Amino acid sequence: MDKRNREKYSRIINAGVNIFMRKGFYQTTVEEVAREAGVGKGTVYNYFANKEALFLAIIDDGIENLVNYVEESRDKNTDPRAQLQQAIRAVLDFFAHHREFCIFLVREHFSYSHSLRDQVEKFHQQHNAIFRDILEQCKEKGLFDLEYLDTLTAGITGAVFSSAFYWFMFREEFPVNKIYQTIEEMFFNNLFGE
Amino acid sequence: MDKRNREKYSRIINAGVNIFMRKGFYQTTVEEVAREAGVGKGTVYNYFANKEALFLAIIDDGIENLVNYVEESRDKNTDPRAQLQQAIRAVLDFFAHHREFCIFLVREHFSYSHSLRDQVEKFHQQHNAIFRDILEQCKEKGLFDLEYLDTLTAGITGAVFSSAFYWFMFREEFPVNKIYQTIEEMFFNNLFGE
Amino acid sequence: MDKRNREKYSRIINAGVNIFMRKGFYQTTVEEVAREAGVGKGTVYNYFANKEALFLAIIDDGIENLVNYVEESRDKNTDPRAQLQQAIRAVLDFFAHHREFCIFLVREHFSYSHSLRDQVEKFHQQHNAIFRDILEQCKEKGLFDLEYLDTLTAGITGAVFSSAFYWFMFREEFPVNKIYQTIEEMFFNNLFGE
Amino acid sequence: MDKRNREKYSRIINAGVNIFMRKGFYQTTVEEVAREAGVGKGTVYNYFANKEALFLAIIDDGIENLVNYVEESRDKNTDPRAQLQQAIRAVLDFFAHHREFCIFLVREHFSYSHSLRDQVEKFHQQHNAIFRDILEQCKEKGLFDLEYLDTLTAGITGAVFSSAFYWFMFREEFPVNKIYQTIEEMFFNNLFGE
DNA sequence: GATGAATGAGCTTTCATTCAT
DNA sequence: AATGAATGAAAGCTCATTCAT
Repeated sequence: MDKRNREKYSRIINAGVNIFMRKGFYQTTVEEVAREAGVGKGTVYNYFANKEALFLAIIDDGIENLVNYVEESRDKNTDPRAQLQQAIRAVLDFFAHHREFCIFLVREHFSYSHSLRDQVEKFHQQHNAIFRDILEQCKEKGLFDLEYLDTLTAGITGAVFSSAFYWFMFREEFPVNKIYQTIEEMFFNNLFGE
Repeated sequence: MDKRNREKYSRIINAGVNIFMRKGFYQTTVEEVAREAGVGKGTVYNYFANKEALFLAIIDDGIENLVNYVEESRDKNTDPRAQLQQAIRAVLDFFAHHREFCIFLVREHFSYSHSLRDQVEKFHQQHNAIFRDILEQCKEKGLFDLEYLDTLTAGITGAVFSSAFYWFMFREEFPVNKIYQTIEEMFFNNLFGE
Repeated sequence: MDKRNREKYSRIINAGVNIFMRKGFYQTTVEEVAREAGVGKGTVYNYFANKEALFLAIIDDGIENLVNYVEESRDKNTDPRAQLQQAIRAVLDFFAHHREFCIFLVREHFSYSHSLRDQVEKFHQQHNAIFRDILEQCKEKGLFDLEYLDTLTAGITGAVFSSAFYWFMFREEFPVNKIYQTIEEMFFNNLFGE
Repeated sequence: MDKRNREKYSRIINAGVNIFMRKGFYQTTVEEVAREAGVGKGTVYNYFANKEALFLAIIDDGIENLVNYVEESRDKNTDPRAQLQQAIRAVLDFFAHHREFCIFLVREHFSYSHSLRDQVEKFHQQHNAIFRDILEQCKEKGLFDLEYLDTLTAGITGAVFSSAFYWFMFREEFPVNKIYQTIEEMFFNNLFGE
């Protein structure tokens, strides 16, 4: 894909995030996305096989960014507890800078099947993998002893996403520090038995 | 509404939960709900003004049940900490006995606008009201000191919903005790500073 | 049909005139007619085979009244010119006293086929028969000499109906004398070559 | 609208006249119009917002043609009596060349409300305006003295339309001259007091 | 490669009619 | 005889997708 194409591809992705985020998959029309991207309806189909492929590409794209962002900010040589703290902070940071995509993401996190399901699950897995990895390290190091790491991962993700969602929905601001502080107070010290 | 009608009304509601739960609002056709309920397509419209009204009635109905269930199992004369534990347990209990509605509920909890939004928000408020009430008592009694009770409420709800969602999605069973235990270990002792 | 039935039959007919007149055939629902008549929807079907039969019965009923009214006020022993004047006046008189049915009638006079067509045509024929009869007498007596009596009849009917329609639609009052006067001035003296 | 579009637009309008004329508004399905026009159902909606808009466009289109035709054949410098004669003849001429639209028009002239009403009324006004203008000139010049010009206009229109309708409905031919002659004999000499 | 006119499957909703009560 | 809940055929309309330009 040459530069010209890449730019148009991005414009469509961004327009998609925008509209999908506001209206969800079924309420969004391809025409609307095309209009927002400033391209013709047919052009969208030159870049994406169909509406669903566009949707999936948006999730893929965003997830890749999120996972990369979290991974990059992770220092594997450090204390796993600090790694977990850092990972949560990174997620909130990312959310703060990609507000629209993240509302979209939180929603789709609990979204419906159709074949979208697979993609959402792929996100679950990639996202959870990081946290599982950290939590396993914690467990190995005896920092805590929980049977169901998956439930814990889901719980942490749910707490983080849900808090973020709350601020996105009902507040104008998104104060990363305060949100993080609440989450930390909510379960951090506990997990690691202060 | 006489007995005959009430029975048919329930059949439609239940069919609706079933299908909406599996497919979401837009992928569900009224015809399918009618077929599942064993009634004619037109009959659905004798009981509900339109597809949306059916959807809203389902949420309404389910929320009422959930909130009642949690309220009824709550003993206001007891320690707020115990109340919170009991409330979370009640939610998980309810989930265990209304699996399909709850998947539906968790999903719509993060759902999209259209006028459905209002109904979902109504749920948010009713659900949160209980937890806010308990958490405020905790705060008043000095059990902990968190600035953002709303964030905390959202976080707890998110953790509970997300854990439940995980089990619903990826497991056959729904072991209330184990799930509860994980949640407790996740932040309970912490909140109340053991 | 006993008295009880006859009364209900009339109530339905009258309700039908009312609603059909305001909304036309396709925009009127049987339920609405039943409600207006103060009977159940099923009852309408005890008196009329279906919606169309009700419609036809209304036309039949009204036409019979109109034709009878005109016939009764006709004195066959008198001058055909006076008979024509009298007939037109009778039509306007009837219109004045059955405003709603007449708006309905004028409209259906030019209405669409479906099988209603036959009924409308039946009206055409009965209505025209009177005027044809009078006009033929005029012709026989040499009062005028027009080739196309049918066109003439249609023209007179059209002029009368259209004038009436105009007053019904755009005015509150229905001044029979003034309307008649205009019609007379429009072609009466001419026809009879004053 | 380029040539390609204009041609399709016309095909739809013509198909619409055809079907609406035979069946009326409510008995006509958009699909049928589309089929008759040789286009897809959706295409109709690319050219007209909805069924009603198509209907209105058809009336608009036809009225414009009729009014233009009558206006163009009118010589304002001539005797108003001759103008009236000419106008009536023009209407009949137009009818002769646009049989289907005119049946449609005559019917809708007496049609039912819904928002179509406004459009029909617009036609009334435009059509009547021409005749009113002529009749006023006649009155000013003392050619006759009738109080209710509106009733007269309605009467003339009714007579013309009704005569035409009669021939359209019950005869194969449409002999403009004979019809005109009957109308003239019906009231022309009379109006202008021979 | 970019476009948007054309398309028809598929949806929601209405309502005449039936029939068990 | 009177009723109105139940029904499903049928219609208007949308929109993902195709394809000729």
